[in-house]
Amino acid sequence: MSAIAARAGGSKTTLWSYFHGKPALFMAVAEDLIDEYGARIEIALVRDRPLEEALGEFGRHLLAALMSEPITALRRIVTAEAHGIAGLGAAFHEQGMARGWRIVAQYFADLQQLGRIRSDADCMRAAQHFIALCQSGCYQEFMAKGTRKPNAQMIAEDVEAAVNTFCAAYGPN
Amino acid sequence: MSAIAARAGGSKTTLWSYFHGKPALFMAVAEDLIDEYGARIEIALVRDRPLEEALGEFGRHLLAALMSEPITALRRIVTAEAHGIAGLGAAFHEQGMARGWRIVAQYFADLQQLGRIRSDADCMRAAQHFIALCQSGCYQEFMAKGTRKPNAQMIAEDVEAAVNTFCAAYGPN
DNA sequence: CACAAATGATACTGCATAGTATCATTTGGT
DNA sequence: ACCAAATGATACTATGCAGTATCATTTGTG
Repeated sequence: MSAIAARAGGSKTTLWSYFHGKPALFMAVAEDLIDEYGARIEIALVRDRPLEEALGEFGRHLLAALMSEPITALRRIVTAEAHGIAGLGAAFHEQGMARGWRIVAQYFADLQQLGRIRSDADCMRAAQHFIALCQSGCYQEFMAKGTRKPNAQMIAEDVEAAVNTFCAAYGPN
Repeated sequence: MSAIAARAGGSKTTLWSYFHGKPALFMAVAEDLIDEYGARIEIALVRDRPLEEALGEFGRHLLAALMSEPITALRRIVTAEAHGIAGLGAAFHEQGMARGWRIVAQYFADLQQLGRIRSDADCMRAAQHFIALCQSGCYQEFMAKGTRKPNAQMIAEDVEAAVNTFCAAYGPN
């Protein structure tokens, strides 16, 4: 807290007058981050292009956001302190991940009406599958080893593979 | 360290004589865990049954292992301290996750010879995809929120959906 | 200006815990 | 039985850091 106040150019007194304790400060920061990056991802799903292109665009933005410094740091703490800070894990899940699922699921539902997605598909499940496929490659190594952010080339390859697998499984019968 | 020595029924002196410092002790514990659970998963891939059954069996064992208390705790620490404890993240990735990928990739390569998997598939990529699909549902919520382990029913549903998606995408043309 | 409220600077307390040091006790081999 | 090595018990040091307390300074408003 001392270091934070110093970095912010203020004093512990003022910091404390705004946030009652470290968990409260952390939750506020986390919710801001989740909101900002959630919105950033939301607008990345363009609806006026072919499925492959739209998913590719979305996937690349998603991975860029997930591997950004702030979200990476947040995720490390969320994973570690899921028990320690009350409500943090839930906020990350509900306002973060589940939000992304809903966005994509709604997009799939719309496409389903148009017959571009298998009529028997569970759209929420499909959304979870696509997002998981995007994170199946270099993202895993990045998170586990804490190495530097993979380059755009590797990200694009992972997303392309994810899009291919997804379309093969969920594309029109 | 004091608490660990006490729980182990020994003294700090002896504990120190075996492991020079907390990071060393932690690495030893982590490597043991990774080995044990890695082996457990390795034998879960039976090769004398149809693809759907074998993948289902493997997926359920995988999720059970990933959501076991020890591996969950380890993963939380790995994710948090990827920078802090040198070599921990790499060990988890190489001897843990990548090992699982290789096991499944080899299995797919064998099936590919028999024409049960698309001939143009990248087997390592396919393995990453299948494993990611298995972790796309309740596992995500479990890790983020730190709630209790999902019941066998939910796990089975996630794995079944993963198997279906996988087979639709990677099954023979 | 005057006064109150907000902000700042900083010292202090309390707690957790890794690592060290010291001395006592047990164990195993000869 | 004897000695050396391993193990045990425990006190001590040092550090990091959240949270509190105290007093000084600035800022906004009638």
